[in-house]
Amino acid sequence: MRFQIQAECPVTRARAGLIHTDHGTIPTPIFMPVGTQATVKGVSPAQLLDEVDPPILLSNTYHLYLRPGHETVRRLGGLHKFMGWPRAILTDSGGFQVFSLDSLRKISEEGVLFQSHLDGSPHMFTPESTVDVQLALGSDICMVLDECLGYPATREATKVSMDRTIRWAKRGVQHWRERMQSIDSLHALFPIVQGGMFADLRAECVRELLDLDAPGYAIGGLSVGEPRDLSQEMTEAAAPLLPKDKPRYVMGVGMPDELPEYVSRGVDMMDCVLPSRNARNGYLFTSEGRVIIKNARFKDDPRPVDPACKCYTCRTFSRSYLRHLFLAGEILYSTLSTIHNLRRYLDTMRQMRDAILSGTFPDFLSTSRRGPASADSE
RNA sequence: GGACGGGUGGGUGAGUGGUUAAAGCCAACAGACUGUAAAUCUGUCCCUCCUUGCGAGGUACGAAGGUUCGAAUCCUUCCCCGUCCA
Repeated sequence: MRFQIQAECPVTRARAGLIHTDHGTIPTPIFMPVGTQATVKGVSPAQLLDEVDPPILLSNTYHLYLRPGHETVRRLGGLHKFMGWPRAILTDSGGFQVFSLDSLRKISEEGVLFQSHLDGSPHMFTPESTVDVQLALGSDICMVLDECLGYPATREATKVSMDRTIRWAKRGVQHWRERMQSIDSLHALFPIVQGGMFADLRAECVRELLDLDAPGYAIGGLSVGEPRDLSQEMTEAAAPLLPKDKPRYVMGVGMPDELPEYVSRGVDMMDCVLPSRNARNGYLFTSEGRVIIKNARFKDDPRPVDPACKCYTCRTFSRSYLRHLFLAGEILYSTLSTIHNLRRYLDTMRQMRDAILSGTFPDFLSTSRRGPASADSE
């Protein structure tokens, strides 16, 4: 995997670049839609390509390992072929499930023992095994197993957790290097910076991980319940210390108005469940702020979800129709709303990239900070 | 005409003498969601008032009357609805 910087903002830390993978080139900064179970819920790859056009998707090691099983995916020709996605795929290691399924796992030095949320069976995840699973899936960008710590956490607990994550990263990267000697395709591996909400621990974690000379680095452990400002602060504490010539990936963020904040702090990659999940739950992101489609005031609203959006949903349907589909519980609602929300995220990223390339990112940032055109946001 | 069964808050539908302004579900209204155990979850959902509180009044279980300290629940009459028999 090769990362190439094309332009840097003279005022902020924002940069535009290209990540070259076996499954295409990824223009950065980029937002990656989440397809946990080898599908972006509600949307086909064809719809995704036509209407959202993301160069890369996220998928998940824990979920695909349990079902259908990574060996099944491997036998079926790898994840790209299995799910019909020709472009790049990044797989999360299962580190987030350490957080989200905390009642179903036990952590030890060796790794994480999960009790399957599907049938209760025990499964040991180690830094080495998660690399193997991701290589079996054929992931373009693999993530090292980490411990995503919840909020709040004491400094002591955070330090213990972070040190273990660092040791796991070293094991994971070493195993990955060994495995890659006999594999001729490209499969990057990113370690993940932890350190909770302590800036000095974040910095310490970065220093430890730099020795690994990995192809890229992620900042994890954010969006776990902490105040919004803290997520930015922690990014601020870690991002500038990461290698300039490698992609930086902040995991699991954020709201639309936060995307420029991360980019301005030198972040190249982001992913989040918000656009897809909120779409399904009736929360649409627009250039004029949020639209909660079930609200009675949209009952007879003939306007598109977002008049400024060019996606299929906005080109074709009224808010009234979308509201009807939502209230009727129709499957099509999820498809149309997800297409729109993802398009909005991806368009925002493309606008930022253009702004960085043309040297106008500071303007973009200050416009963004003034909020959406309508006061309807929140 | 006769025999049963039944009428409960916007809809369904529990409740068959007192923690019942009345379960649950649905609808309606509002909110949440951040490396997805989520097509999920939460709140409100008779009216009025305020010192907004597991607050105070007022109405309410087809209608009217009655029994009782107390009735959606028991009794009487009436009005509707359903099924069956003539």
